Amino acid sequence: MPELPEVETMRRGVALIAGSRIRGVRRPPSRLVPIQITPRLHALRRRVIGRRIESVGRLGKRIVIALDSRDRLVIEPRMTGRVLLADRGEAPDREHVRLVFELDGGGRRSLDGRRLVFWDSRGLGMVWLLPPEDFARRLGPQRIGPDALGITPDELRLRLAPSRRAIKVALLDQKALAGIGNLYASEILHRARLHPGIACCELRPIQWRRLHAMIGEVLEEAVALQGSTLADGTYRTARNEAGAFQGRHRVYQRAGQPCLQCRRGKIVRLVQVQRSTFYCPVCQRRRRT
DNA sequence: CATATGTCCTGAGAGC
DNA sequence: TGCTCTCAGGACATAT
Repeated sequence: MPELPEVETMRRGVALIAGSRIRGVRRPPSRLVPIQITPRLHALRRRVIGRRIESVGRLGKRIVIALDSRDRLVIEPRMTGRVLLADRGEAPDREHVRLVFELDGGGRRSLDGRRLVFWDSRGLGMVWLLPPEDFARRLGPQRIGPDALGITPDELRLRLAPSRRAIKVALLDQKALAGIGNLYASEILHRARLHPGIACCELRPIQWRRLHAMIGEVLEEAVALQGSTLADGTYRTARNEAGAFQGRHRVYQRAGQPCLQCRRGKIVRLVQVQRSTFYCPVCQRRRRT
């Protein structure tokens, strides 16, 4: 499930397409239900072919490709989407390829013929082409909070502290802060020694500071290790490699196993808002410290 | 307004 | 072995 570290890794892997022009857009034949493309493919083609890619950015868990038309191409991998870069002649797994952008090198001959590939096994992902007004409306600051990597301690507290929701649930709210998903929420709370069920409004200043520090620590480490590739193998980098942060997981999908921190607690799986949370009942007591 | 729940989708794994 | 069932969780629409 691509969260901030995985999306940032994919972004870095395709960042060199900045400067290229889009030469074609293809949707390979597939028996799968097509992913949602807005606008439809023929209109998308009309608006992107011949356009130059200005930059490849990230907004929370989305990749944002800015074009010289001022439109932005937004790719949402959601659960199982991958953003891959294929060299000329290289054929990525045909099976779940949903959309292909054919690129030139923007004057760099060695880059001609590259393709930006959107792969998605489950098909919940989306691709949007948004003019500036639509981008601002759909993905502006009132819809997407500040990036979890780089949020200030004050901002974190300001945005979450009034809520009566459990801290784990609030961390997943992309309007509050952007980029954290189910996996990293558990890992962050474990390192911050906070019980996932504590209401935000009950956290004390020292706990907010710890939480802020661990958001940065976990996400930075995960980006450095190119994200987490779980046993299902779904996530891959843009170059189709596995990430390595799964080796550093302390709680996620470790229910019943001993806590790697205290060695006494057994990791517990808890369900919150229909999603699994993992925590150590010894390290992450409900009681305030 | 804040918070909770249902929905989409496919592949893996469990159970028989 | 092969079938059926459940589950995984991104973001958003709808309900409370």
